[in-house]
Amino acid sequence: MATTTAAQRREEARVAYDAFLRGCPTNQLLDRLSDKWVSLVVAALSDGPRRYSDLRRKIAGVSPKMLTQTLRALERDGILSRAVTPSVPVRVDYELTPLGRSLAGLLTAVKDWAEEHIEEVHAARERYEAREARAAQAG
Amino acid sequence: MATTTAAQRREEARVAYDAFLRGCPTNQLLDRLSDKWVSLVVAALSDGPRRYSDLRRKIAGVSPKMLTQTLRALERDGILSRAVTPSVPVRVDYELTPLGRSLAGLLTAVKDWAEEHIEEVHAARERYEAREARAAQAG
DNA sequence: AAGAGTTGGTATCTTCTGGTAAGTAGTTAC
DNA sequence: GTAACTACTTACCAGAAGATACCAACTCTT
Repeated sequence: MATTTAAQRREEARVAYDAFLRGCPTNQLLDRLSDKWVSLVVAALSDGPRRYSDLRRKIAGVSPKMLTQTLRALERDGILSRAVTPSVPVRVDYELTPLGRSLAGLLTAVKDWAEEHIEEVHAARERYEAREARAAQAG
Repeated sequence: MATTTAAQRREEARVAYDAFLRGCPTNQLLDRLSDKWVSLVVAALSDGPRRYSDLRRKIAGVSPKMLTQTLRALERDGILSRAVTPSVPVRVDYELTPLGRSLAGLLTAVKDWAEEHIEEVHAARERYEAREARAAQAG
């Protein structure tokens, strides 16, 4: 009976779509979304389509490998579309789909939160370091 | 020196802390927030304080190493607080700070988005796979 | 006609991160 | 004496991320 119960629990978990459950497709999707490059790419595309090298310039520090990898994954998941114009040289435009635009608001909100609250976080870090130093001295 | 409006000061701050710039503190903070375990921990704490083993149970699949690492990082950044009760056995409670609560809404929104749109993403993936297969056959 | 520049990427190598599994401390119950 | 409980810590290793070099096709410059 134990085997059946475990299998049933797994099956129920898949149906429930709970991001807290390991192996749940939603958990995997959250993993994909929780990515620095994903946030930046989606934020960069949130005010209109951009070309590959345009994104490379906008998102400082992204390597071509990670940019391609991220763009491919997001295209696969229907969050952005890739349009190739066979001009010379070839031109590739990336644009958010409606699904992607519905996500963009959330991810740019997180990015904006980071920009707004960085000072508070910085202050908290200094308090933490100071506390750590005192604890090390005392202990 | 002309008086600067709040809007102007905000604009300056936004330019100074641009998450798109590599090495910028905001970029680093976004990197920290763009983490699967961070999203899940903050979401799990969004409806009240929880203990370590409570979080471990709630967030299926998290290893003690990553849970501790994530909690420490978030405590350091002032997003949650850690309260040790020296009972036997010892008891540790984690709770979101006001700063953490202001973030929780955003991160749970992303989590909820994942739960809501997983089917659309799944459908997009199947379309992508089918297109890929056709392209491989044609080419 | 040779060389530089542009675009949108691969290929390769190194570094680093995260999962697994085991161990630790301090106490208490059996 | 040993097992259990809580909240971790540590060692190890596969795999992912990141830096860097390179590529093909074409145009523009000299």
